Amino acid sequence: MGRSPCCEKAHTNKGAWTKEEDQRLIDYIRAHGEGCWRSLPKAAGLLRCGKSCRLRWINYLRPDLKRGNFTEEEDELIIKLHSLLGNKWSLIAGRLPGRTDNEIKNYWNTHIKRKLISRGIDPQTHRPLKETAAMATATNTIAAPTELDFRNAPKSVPKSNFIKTPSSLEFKYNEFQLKSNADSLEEPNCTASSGMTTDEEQQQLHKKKQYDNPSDGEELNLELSIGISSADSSRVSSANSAESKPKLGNNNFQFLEQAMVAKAVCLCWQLGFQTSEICSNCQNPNGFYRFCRPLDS
DNA sequence: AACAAACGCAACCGCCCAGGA
DNA sequence: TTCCTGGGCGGTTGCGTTTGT
Repeated sequence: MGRSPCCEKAHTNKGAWTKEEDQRLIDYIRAHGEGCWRSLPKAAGLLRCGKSCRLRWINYLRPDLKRGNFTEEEDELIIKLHSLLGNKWSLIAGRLPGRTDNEIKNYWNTHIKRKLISRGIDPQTHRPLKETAAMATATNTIAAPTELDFRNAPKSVPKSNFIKTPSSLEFKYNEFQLKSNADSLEEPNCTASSGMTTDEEQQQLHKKKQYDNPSDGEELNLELSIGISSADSSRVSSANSAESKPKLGNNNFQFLEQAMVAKAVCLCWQLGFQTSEICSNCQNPNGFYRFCRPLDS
């Protein structure tokens, strides 16, 4: 049995909202607040799907929305957040007051992608385009790495860069780990052995400089809150150890993903201040992780 | 001025997940 | 434990607007 539709589509309007519809929705929410979206359309006298009302309110009618162009600061913040969070538009939107996930998503697709490409940066990986292209060639992009690849991976590629996907037993590169490694600002002699170009070395050194001296250049207060509850944090550490020995069920995979996010966010971890645990310095009392700097900075 | 192509954004779609019965 | 529902999310579509020829 399929699930019932969220509303009776035969009797709902679709497409652009009229001013009258907007006003009805605004009036209703002013009077009753945001509540059950399913019953709202009928109660408000709207021939719309509840989801449509929710979208219209959240993306367009909410009074706290900031309209108008994105500022340069917002651009850079979005780029940085995207490099940490990927296409988690709602999380990114949570860091930009007055902006909606839909707005940011559209802006990303229409402006920022191009901006990054023009800078020679891959908008998905946030790595130099030539590096991404080289990696795509090396991994043959289409075929996912196999267990054989896992076994035969060169020493320079940590085994922890491979994880087992939960849906199949294919091995695939752990992008988060790769990114984390790239951003982990290893010793310069390590980068030399990885065949990195001078430009790339300089970029990493520049990154390292930024992390070492946050006041040097733009400084961002990335008080990120990412949902790893304290209840799960113990499992995060077990997920850490699981990395060195990939053997993951669905739940463990989730925890590993969360651990990766925490690590990506936890600068202390990236900088090697912590060996196997996510540092407590990056964890809020409520168990959420935030982007932080090492204690002594 | 007319047309086509490109662009930008609001809105929709379908899936996922948490919570309650 | 299972099923159902509502809310939320990311990806995609469609259409109005802008730009180029």
